[in-house]
Amino acid sequence: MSAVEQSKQKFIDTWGALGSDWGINKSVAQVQALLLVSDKALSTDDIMEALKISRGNANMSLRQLMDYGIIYKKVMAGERKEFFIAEKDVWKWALRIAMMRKQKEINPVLSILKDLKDDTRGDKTTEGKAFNKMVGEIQSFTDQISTMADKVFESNRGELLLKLLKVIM
Amino acid sequence: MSAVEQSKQKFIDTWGALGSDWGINKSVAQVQALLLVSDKALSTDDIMEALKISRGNANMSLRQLMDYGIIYKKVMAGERKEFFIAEKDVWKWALRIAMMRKQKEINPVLSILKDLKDDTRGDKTTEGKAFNKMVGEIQSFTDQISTMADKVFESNRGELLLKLLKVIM
DNA sequence: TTTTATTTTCAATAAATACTGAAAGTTTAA
DNA sequence: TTAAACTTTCAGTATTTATTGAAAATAAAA
Repeated sequence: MSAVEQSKQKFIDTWGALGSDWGINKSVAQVQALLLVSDKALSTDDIMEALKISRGNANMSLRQLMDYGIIYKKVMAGERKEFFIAEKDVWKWALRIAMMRKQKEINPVLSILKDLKDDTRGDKTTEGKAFNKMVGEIQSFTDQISTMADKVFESNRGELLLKLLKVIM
Repeated sequence: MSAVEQSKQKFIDTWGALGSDWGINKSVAQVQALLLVSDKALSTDDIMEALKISRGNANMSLRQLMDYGIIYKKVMAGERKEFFIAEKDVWKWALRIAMMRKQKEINPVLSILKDLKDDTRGDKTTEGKAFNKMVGEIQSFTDQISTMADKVFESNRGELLLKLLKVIM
């Protein structure tokens, strides 16, 4: 294995471990990493072989990355198989993963918090009022962060904005 | 169980599930939630009973929340036991959890990426140069986000800043 | 159509993670 | 110093999550 190949392997392993820490399936993270370090489009069989994972796992990982929108299918002339390439723009990954996780994981929680706040709105006990207030503060915080994130990412001016922040803060 | 108690229980369950999704142990998230909705300081035994968890689990969850700095010990007059209360400021949670996870999970990865970049610096192949560039872009992105987050949180002007962003973007 | 290539699904299994509970360790009080 | 109250540790067990692989489904070619 060449020096660069060893580095690539280490990147794949590291990326997989980071994903695990953050609730992203290790294989999913590794497939993304493999496609990122690969200079050509890879088929499911290529991925199975490179990462030593099953067809089912490879298929499900690719599907999830497609859902996130951070890998793409590439049609290869004269090939029946599907081939995949990775989105290279780090800002795009961040936006798409953040949006997807917000939609799947944060929004349902916010919906429940809203219900809990509504349910305790009329409560006149100290206990009820304190709970209502606390839930409201979580909602407010989440709304604000969410709005900021949307603006930073959607503007496609993330890097510019960060420089601005360094100046004004 | 009163209406407010039911709402509190639902909050605890929801918070635990959200934690799981994001790689935070369910019990840890639930203990934080329980302390948040509790109007008085709780002992380990109180927590064991309320959440139906073992002493070992309660102890380890409390320790982790103390490490994060999002719960505090409260000395109760005439009591030998330790009692705990939750930090109520949502911005403080976010800062402390983010800082802790950055230190424990992100920094080691950044260190490895730095090594990988160094290792491939001299590589003149197209393959090596592309890999070196990609790793550099991940590092650059992470540094920028990290710098921004530090500034937003450390300034304690998070909410003000978010309002400003809404205006300028 | 029929055959062959390829993708998808999902029940069974493996692996990783979380939790328990009792024993060891520590602190405070008698 | 001994005993009681309390906290911490960790080997064993339970639970959850991830992975496999073979069968079913789908799509393209013969």
